[in-house]
Amino acid sequence: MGRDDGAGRQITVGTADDSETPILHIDMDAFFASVELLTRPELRGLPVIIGNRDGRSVVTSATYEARRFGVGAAMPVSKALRLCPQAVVVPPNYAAYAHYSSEVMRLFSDVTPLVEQLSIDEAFLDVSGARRLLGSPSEIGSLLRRRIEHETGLTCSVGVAASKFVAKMASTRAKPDGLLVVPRADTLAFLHPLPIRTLWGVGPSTEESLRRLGLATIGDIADVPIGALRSAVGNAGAAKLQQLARGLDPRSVETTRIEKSIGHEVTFHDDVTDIDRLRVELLRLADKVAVRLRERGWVARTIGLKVRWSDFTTLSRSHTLPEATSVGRRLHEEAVALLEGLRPLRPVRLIGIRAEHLAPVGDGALLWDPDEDWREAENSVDAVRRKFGSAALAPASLLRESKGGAAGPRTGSFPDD
DNA sequence: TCTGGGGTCCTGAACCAG
DNA sequence: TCTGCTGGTTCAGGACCC
Repeated sequence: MGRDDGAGRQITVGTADDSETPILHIDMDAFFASVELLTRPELRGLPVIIGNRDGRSVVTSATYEARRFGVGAAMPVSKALRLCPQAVVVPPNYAAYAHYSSEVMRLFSDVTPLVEQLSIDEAFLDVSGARRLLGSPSEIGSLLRRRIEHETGLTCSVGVAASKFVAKMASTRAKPDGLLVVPRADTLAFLHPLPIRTLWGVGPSTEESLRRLGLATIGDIADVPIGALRSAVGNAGAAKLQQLARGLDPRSVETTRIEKSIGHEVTFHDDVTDIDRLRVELLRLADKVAVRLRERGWVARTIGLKVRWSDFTTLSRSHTLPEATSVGRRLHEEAVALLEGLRPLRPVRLIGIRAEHLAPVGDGALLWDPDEDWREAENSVDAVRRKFGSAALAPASLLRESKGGAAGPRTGSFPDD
């Protein structure tokens, strides 16, 4: 297992038994911020925040120098700057992050085909089959850490355990730039002293409910009668939490993921009350969702609308269609109808569209297709965009909108594409 | 203080059909 | 015909994750 390195960080001691721990969880350290430091080495050692100074941006990543001031992810940039006024704010560059992400994932797949990418900067690996060639799981973890640093200049943290969940807990404890092995026999000794908030699936709300039951550690969750847990987090949640707390996680590393929904949303720089402006924004979002549906060969049966009023209360409305679609105009019409059902309209902070209940295109072909004309038009637009880029064509009302100077939202932290 | 954007999963109510 | 039960689906919302 590990010991404390004096700075509060767990590091593995040499003799940990990794004979029954084939699962690696690898998590890049302060990924976005670290990528920025590669191109701007003069920022090394400084508190750096990835985000935007203006508008309603939040922190998407921060260097450990900034974190020492209490800066954390998802914190409003304005608050982060109050905590750490000397921080350097760098706008995000997602293309660069995607590039380094694919480099890192490529290194993973050199080691094993069993790679499950969880997000842009982390993955699970099952290295059972790589042992003969590359060594024990912890040796493979060390090898990958060296390769990643050598080939990209980035550091990562690795958790090695018998299951995905424990490997992920271990990589978190190993941060930054560490490796922690939790031998199968030590799983409960590792988990049980940890606070409940560190358990996967326990956020602020669940933590509060569990604390009201007098639970403070993962060990407490493992021991409490399931009935008490159900009253706090429901049937499914209780079973899941107690399984994890007892070190039970039978999930294998899955190399393919099936999308359940595709959506886009936008937060306005200033709250919007003009229904026409909202209709135009919905058209923009519907177009983006529809393009992604068609790129992936999906059609959606359910259209969801999300609206956040200026006081941050959030509503969702959805409608299931008789026939699935990937036509932007259909998504737009449904979203506008859902929006018009929200009366009285209050100042809107955020608006979004989500396509749900996805199915491969062609499942249940239509005898009569009411959207045939739009479908053909949008397929033609896709072809033009493939040839000349995504900015080459847009719905006419969006072009009129830009020309008229009443452009869409200034989203602050996340510029369009 | 003032809260992004992309997702997943779960719950409970309402409704419908057998 | 009415009522109760059960299971499936839809819808709205909450919580969580990165």
